[in-house]
Amino acid sequence: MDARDRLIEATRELLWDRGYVGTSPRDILARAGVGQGSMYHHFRGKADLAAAALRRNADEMRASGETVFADGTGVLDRLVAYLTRRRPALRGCRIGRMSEDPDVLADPRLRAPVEETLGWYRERVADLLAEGQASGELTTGFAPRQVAATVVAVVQGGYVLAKAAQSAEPFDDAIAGAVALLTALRTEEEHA
Amino acid sequence: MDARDRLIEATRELLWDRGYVGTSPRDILARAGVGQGSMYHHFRGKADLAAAALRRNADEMRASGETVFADGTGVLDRLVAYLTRRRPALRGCRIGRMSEDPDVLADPRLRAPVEETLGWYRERVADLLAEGQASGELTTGFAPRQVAATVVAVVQGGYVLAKAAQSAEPFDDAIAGAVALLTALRTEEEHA
DNA sequence: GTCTATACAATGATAGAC
DNA sequence: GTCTATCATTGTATAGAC
Repeated sequence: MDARDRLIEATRELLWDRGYVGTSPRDILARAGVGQGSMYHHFRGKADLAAAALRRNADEMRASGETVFADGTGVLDRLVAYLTRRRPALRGCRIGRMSEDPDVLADPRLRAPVEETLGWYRERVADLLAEGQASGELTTGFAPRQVAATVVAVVQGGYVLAKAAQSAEPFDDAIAGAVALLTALRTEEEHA
Repeated sequence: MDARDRLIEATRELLWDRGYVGTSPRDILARAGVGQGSMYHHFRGKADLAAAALRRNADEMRASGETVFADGTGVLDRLVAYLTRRRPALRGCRIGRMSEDPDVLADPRLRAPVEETLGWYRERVADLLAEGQASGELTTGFAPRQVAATVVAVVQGGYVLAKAAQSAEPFDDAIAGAVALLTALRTEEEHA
């Protein structure tokens, strides 16, 4: 792994744990094990490096979503697979965490990966729900876009609860509750 | 409003918008319109002042919860009232926001108000759901504690989505979706 | 490309005048 | 109680050697 890559990886870890304002170039250099010259050679500054790190986070998270939402089983099964995927409850979401950082929101280069990724997840879940309604697997008594936002919000909010409690339990509860609520959307025929 | 109070109020606003690491004593003094001597007379330092501010946030949020969860109508009506309460989607939750700040989580005096408040909301919602099951208003096919975590998580996660999108729409969607999902928990008799 | 040295503002706190 | 120095440390960036 070359210096540029080490810098990006170190930044990804620090952004995850401490956010953008909480992460200093000094911290990044120490963790990456490179000098300042290296960083300012490859990047224009902290924001530029953070943008590269967030772009990588977005790519990774998107790829992971593509996998879990892929065809193969019923719609509800895929949604449950998404919800119950193993997650680091106490560490939170690499992308979602950034929305709490005003400096990130203020910089279009930093906000774009965040907005795009969460927007994509909402859309993707909405598509799945609509597909389930069309196929008769799910009831038609709800708006896919709304419930999709609910589903994605549960995951993000679950992290908040887990961090506040310093325990994974509220996260697991929130996910389990969401699964129970979604399961209730099955049509009667499918119950059989 | 005396200097001490002005300091607390200024801190509450800054913590809300910029978090703990993003808020400096300098910012606080400027907004409160007092000098440094005043702050270090009334408080031992930044952490002590922040603790006072978060305590006030917790008290306020708890009181607001007591009101909306109070008796008077059906359980579902109260839950919907809680979910659809007018909220500043783009600004987020004064308490929930703090869970993303590692320095807050690391300091017991700062974390306590956050943990207590969100824990109290989860418990309160769980009690309501159990009450609804006991009275026959809600189905018994779910675990109150789990769905309660889901409900509270939707609000917290809705803020994340709204900030990421810089739009209240995903927040409103998440809430509306949650209302739709909860409404499906009504027993058949109640539908009439 | 990477390092060290340097610069300069901001952070968080202390000391002492009034 | 409040104000104005003052201070050590950190944050972010630049300059120039190698």
